[in-house]
Amino acid sequence: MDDQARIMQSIGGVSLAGHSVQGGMPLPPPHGHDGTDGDGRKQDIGDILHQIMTITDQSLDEAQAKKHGLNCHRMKPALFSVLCEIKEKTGLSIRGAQEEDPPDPQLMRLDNMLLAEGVAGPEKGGGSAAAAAAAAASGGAADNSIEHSDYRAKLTQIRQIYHTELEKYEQACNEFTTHVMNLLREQSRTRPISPKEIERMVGIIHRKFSSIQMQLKQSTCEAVMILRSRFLDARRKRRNFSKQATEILNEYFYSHLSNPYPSEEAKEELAKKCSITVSQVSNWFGNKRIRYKKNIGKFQEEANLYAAKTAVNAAHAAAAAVQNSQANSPTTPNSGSSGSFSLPNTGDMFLSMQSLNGESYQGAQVGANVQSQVGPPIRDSSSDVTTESCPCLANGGWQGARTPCSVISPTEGPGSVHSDTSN
DNA sequence: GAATATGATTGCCC
DNA sequence: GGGCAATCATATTC
Repeated sequence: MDDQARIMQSIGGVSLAGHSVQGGMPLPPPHGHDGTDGDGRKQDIGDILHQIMTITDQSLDEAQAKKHGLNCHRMKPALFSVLCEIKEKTGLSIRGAQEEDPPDPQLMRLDNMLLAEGVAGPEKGGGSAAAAAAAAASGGAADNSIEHSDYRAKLTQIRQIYHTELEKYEQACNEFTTHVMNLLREQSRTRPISPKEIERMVGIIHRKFSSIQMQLKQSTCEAVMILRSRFLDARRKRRNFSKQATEILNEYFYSHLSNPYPSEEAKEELAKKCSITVSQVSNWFGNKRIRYKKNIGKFQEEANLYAAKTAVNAAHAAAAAVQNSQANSPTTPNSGSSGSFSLPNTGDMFLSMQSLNGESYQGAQVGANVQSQVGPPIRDSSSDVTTESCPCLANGGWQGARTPCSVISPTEGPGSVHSDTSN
């Protein structure tokens, strides 16, 4: 049985007989019939239904005209009433479908992420958390700010695109909703449409559009993730430390050659001085120790150079201290200075003591100064040098190599032992 | 463009 | 968790 026949049956058998009045209005007598003729009435209704069923096959103008004709048709109120009745019967199935969907967890995740990244929600300097976290993990302050601003600029771009698209979608959604509501309102003249139905239709439209919005949010999240990974990758890029930073680190390393293991405080101090992070200082010392140990000969020249520097600095400091003590106090001063570093250590103290003992600095003696720290004189400063030349390295490392190697200071007795970190 | 230097990462050990 | 050793990846030098 097709729809038309079903409606016909419904109208003929169920409803029309009892609905001569619609909404209190008396039905006008059927056109061309006396109103008591059942066959004529059926024919009339069949005619209306036929027109309704074929209305979509016609052109817009024709359909418009036909619609107007139907609206003015004498049987229209009766038909409307029947449709109301049918609707009443089918209403239950609609009601069942009206339950609200629970919030989509994926959508919530996307919303949260966009909010956290500063893409959605109020502007807050876009992804400052991510940028700051990455910045904290990196060293070079100047370069950071460049990359940081670059990251933020790109994030702002994403944010703008996202908001523009979102607005477009919302506008399109509103326009479409208005359009559909107008259509429904117009249709409500010929068929019963409850406000709830309109509401439901609006809900369906909104759901459709929100699924499109979800795609937009997903794409935006992906873009942010890509940007972020690129930003972090850029940070992974190796950049040489500044000459000054390397100088400072080398100075510390060679002046503590006997025990090149800076304490936490020393690392922090060095990091501050070199404008790098503590972990970079740790990396640097780790690399330096290994590379030095692997090829002492190669580093000998460098060691001499820094030892000379340290010696000169220490000599200056010691001379100043002596002068000071002679001028100010008859007692031996406890000079806090131990070379160019204000760090708490005495690693290079004996260099200054050597200077104090009258060993004037000469280029040729510098090597000996270094060796005096690391062990007996090295036969040759080239490839001939092995770890055997350094007692601290003789047993496979400074420490063998977990605990700091103790150094017998020339200023102390053979039995006295001190570690760089102990001070 | 190859060789070398160097900062970072990873896996393991203690 | 700190350090070592190997390795990677990039920068610099020649």
